Amino acid sequence: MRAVLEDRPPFGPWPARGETVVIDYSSPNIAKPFHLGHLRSTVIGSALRRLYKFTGHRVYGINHIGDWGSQFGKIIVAWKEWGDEERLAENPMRHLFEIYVRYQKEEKDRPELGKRAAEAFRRLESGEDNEERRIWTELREISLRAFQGPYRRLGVEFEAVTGESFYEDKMEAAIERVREAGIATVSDGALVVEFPGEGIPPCILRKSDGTTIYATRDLAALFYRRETYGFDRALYVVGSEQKLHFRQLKRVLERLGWPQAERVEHVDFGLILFRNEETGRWEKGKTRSGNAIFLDEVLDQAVAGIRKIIEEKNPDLDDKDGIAEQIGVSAIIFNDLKNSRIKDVKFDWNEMLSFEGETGPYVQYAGARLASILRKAGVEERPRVDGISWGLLEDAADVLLAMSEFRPVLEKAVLKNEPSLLTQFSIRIAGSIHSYLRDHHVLSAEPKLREARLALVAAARVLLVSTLGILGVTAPERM
RNA sequence: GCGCCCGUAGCUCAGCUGGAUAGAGCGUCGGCCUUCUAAGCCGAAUGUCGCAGGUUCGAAUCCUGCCGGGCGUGCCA
Repeated sequence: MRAVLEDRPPFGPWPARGETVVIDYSSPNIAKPFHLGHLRSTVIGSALRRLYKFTGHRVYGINHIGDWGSQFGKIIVAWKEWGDEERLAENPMRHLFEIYVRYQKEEKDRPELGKRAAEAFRRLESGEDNEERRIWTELREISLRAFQGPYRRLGVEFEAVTGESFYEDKMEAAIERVREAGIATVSDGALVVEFPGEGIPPCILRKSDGTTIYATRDLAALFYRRETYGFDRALYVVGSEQKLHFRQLKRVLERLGWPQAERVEHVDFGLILFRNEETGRWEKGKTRSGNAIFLDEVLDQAVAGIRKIIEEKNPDLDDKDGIAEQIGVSAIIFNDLKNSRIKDVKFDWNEMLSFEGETGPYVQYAGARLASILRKAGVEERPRVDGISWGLLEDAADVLLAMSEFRPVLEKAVLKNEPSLLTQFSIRIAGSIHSYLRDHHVLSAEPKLREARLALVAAARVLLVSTLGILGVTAPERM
């Protein structure tokens, strides 16, 4: 408790350990909507970024925006066919999504669209200053600006935003490197690295039409990042469905004899599923009407639900809208980080909107109660620890035991790249302090006891705030 | 077909570097607001740990096979 209140490790920031980690997360694709599916990488990645920083690593969070690739040929064609400047300005994500969906639909009946799209990407990748590039530039910039909204709400930050297009002029060198190593072969007109006898399909570096593919860009990005950041470890926070891709990438690096190959890790995670009310089954990220669910709308709904609860539980609260925003957004983040990342997130609105039990609001509520006690006692956030009779806190064994788990929990979370360990830890702290407060009154206790209990309350609050802080969850003083 | 992942209470999960009566939340049932926020707390009921073998003094945990579900499987990302 002394260490907690004095902000010393392991409870305060850990000493630097001289290891540099680059974490690739969020990486939305501007050709596709920023929907709920992007939430996981964003939220897990930024939690890991803060976790690594807290534990003394040098961290570079990188947003590898999906702003390149043959799909942009499709987007360009879709834009030429159905693009509307006004609608784009109004709601860029929505409009780009609509024309993209329309493209997908119409391509089935109009095969010429596919040819035009391939040609459009070829022209884009030619490097010429042509119409394709102008459209791409405009759509890219508008999208990047639109991403700032969700990022601000979620409190997500990056050290670098370098899209795939950033590697446009670095891919040839990457391909050359693989060629020189003598591990590339030509197969069906494509340049590939094969893995004979390993049971995994070859990694394609250049398609038969001469254009590049995501593996090429990931490879170029890895070389660039090694040179730029000198990383010791590189984490990719990307869904499990891309496991094969990262395995191939890693195998290419190993065959190149790249020293850091070992420490390129795919931090994978499960899907977001919704309950199909008719079948009762969990299904992929679509509403009943078949629309993708936009992140902003989910956040808005959560905030609205919280706003209602505040109105009934605490109508006199100041800044109800601001608090509702904090709690609502946190509830979504917390829900995403609650279970092992490998598990699918089952998104159940009824459960989400009740905010009871092991949820974000539960932990925040504990924090608010603690803040309230400290406020009423008139002590500062971190009271002095001198002269406190620690022995009087024997009855707080559960809380103290939970607190002592902080270091091992952080260590395990780093080892396994598993933010859910912190989420579970915050629930344990909240639960134990909730229970303790029921039978152990603080303000009305004898002076010595009161002082000791206040220190406990303050320490629990500090620990809750820093744990939630790593997770990206706020800890309002009132709610 | 092949590869990877998952399978623990009605639901959602934790536990799985093997160790004593398998834990939590939701839901159900029953309690607690004239002292610090009831978004809380306390109690009760609920499990052949998918199935079958094996290793072990001891298996939810390790190994093998099978079943069920998911994801992936050469020019999308």
